[in-house]
Amino acid sequence: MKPETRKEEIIKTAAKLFKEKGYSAVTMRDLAKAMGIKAASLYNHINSKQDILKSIIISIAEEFTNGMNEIKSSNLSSINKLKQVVKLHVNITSQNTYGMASLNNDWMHLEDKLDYYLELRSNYEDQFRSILIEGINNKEIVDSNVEVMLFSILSTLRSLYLWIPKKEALNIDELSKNLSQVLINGINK
Amino acid sequence: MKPETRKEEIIKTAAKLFKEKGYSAVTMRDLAKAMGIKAASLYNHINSKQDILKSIIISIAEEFTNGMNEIKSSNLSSINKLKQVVKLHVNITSQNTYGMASLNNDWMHLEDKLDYYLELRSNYEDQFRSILIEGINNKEIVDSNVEVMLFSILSTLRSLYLWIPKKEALNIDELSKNLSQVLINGINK
DNA sequence: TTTTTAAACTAACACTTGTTAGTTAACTTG
DNA sequence: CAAGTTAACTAACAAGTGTTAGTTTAAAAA
Repeated sequence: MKPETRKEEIIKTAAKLFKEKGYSAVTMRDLAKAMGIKAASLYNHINSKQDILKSIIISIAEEFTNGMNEIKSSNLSSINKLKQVVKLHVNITSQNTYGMASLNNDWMHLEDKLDYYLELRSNYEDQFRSILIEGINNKEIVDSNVEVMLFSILSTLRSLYLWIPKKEALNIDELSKNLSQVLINGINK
Repeated sequence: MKPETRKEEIIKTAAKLFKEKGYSAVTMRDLAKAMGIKAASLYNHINSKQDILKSIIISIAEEFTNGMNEIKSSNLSSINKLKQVVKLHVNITSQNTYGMASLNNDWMHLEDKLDYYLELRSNYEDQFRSILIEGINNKEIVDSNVEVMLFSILSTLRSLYLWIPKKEALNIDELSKNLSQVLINGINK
């Protein structure tokens, strides 16, 4: 479809390297080599190493924010909202496994965008929590420790980037369904 | 109790810094400053930066291996074995939240100990999986996708280091119980 | 054809990195 | 007290860091 710009290529390659070794361990010379050019040439397309990280993380974080807002403002049942959240994570992650690694592990190197990122993340968690509480109040969800439920589900969803790439011939819809099943109904018979 | 050696102090401080910024972003001068000494002085106690990382990660990985071996060789029901695994993670993590961060995020910088670590991890996952399969075979556990169950539970347990520190006045036993409840029985009413 | 643009290059910079060598001062042990 | 040990220090180095300046080349636009 749309022919990728050189800048987008660089950011994508960077995300791949960041996933393998982490932001700090990847040098501009590593990135240049992966692109088949010299380090200085990168600066014809990007402003700084920092900027690359920002591009990667902030765009994904905003995707999550937008997705969550949509789900929150729907009039689905609480359980179905949760299923939509699972789908949101599976979709974003399967389209950007490299970027999700940076989001999870390298957000602390964001510098001037750090506060913005932390705010997005905090808001996201608040909205997630409120879905659970709503579900408890209308008897859809069992009334046990909300924080444990929240972080249990969220941890799994945030780790998706680690094992989605391993599943070849992955069916996104099936994965979402399986995950919802396990996260919502547990594994007990 | 036992008065910590200088070396142990350094490793502990390093683990703390590694959790905050990641192994690669922490310099020996950062570590020295946190210890209140000069960088060169660190080398009276440790061999290299690499060595510190090894100490942190390998010791924890072996703790997990030993714990899992014990659980596997017990004659508990499958569900009770899982509950013991949850306890194992909560115990180790609550005693070493900093080290768990390195284990999760910086294992790829292990160099010569990398293969050994990967073997331990792979064996651990195999044993975890076999508990689930055993449980399915004897009708304790619902017969759905084993990999999804495995990674869903494991992701949560591996992320414990991120939020155990936030819970002040944390009751370890209660957390284990709550977690087992959510992971095994789900949240559906 | 001339001009502009995109994208690479070489060379260099100022700074930071992990680490070593050699020294010094204060305790502990014989 | 003498000898050894522990744990700090200063000074330095060789390699690697992100980044800038200025230049070249080939394709696209005028």
